[in-house]
Amino acid sequence: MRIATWNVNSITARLPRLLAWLESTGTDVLCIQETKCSAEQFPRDELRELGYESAVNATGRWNGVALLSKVGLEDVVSGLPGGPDFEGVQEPRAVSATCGPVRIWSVYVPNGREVDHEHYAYKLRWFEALKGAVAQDVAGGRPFAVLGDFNVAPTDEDVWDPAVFEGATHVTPAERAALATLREAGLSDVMPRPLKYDRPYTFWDYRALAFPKNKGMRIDLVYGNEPFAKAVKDSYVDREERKGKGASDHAPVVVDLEI
DNA sequence: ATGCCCGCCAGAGGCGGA
Repeated sequence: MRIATWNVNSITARLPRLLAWLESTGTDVLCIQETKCSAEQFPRDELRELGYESAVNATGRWNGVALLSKVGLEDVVSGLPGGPDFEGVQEPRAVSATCGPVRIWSVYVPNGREVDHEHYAYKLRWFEALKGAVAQDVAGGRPFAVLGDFNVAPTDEDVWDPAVFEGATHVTPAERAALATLREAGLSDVMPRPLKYDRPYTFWDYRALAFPKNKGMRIDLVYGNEPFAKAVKDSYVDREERKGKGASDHAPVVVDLEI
């Protein structure tokens, strides 16, 4: 069973690439972030033609998440139960479902913007709510995983140059502590293989030749409970998908399970 | 070559991304 997560940076702009990628990889379940579309605009019909059911939490031009599955899509929960508002709004940043033998979350954690910004405090509150919302499933015997754009580089090894990020979001002790809390609760970081170079970065800025220079970050993560982690046979970052015209600035992270 | 940002909404240019 092949599960993946991909921040597509607009599903409308990425649709031709998305459909081709799904076909070529044979992915069974895909967690999508930054759909940047309304629920009505989501391309359910095109995906259904490839055999995927869709669970969508999307409200317009910002954020938006989805789950695609060829192996069943049951007990869908849209949103983060107990999650914080931002500027009075529950943003579409989480959707979860049972896909065959596994329970899966697709999450788009708030960016944080600047350390002294209200968005950063919101990000930390969002992580706190996530920890509470997943606790039961983490502890259960069923394979369970949270996949998505966590907007945190877990260690200094997960950015191309830690000096560049001094004082910036994505690398602060508080953000990394939020990830550590998830691990202490029973989730482990499923580390993907890089297909090239030594680090499995998942994001490269569009600007300043970041991708050709491999100035990347590993911020798209797979956090699985013990039954999930035990079933993992392989995982890799599909950096090929970051190449060429019309690429997202994030690459998919693929996980193969023997389940 | 993987190559100097992209997508949204709007109908210009500002915002967000990280």
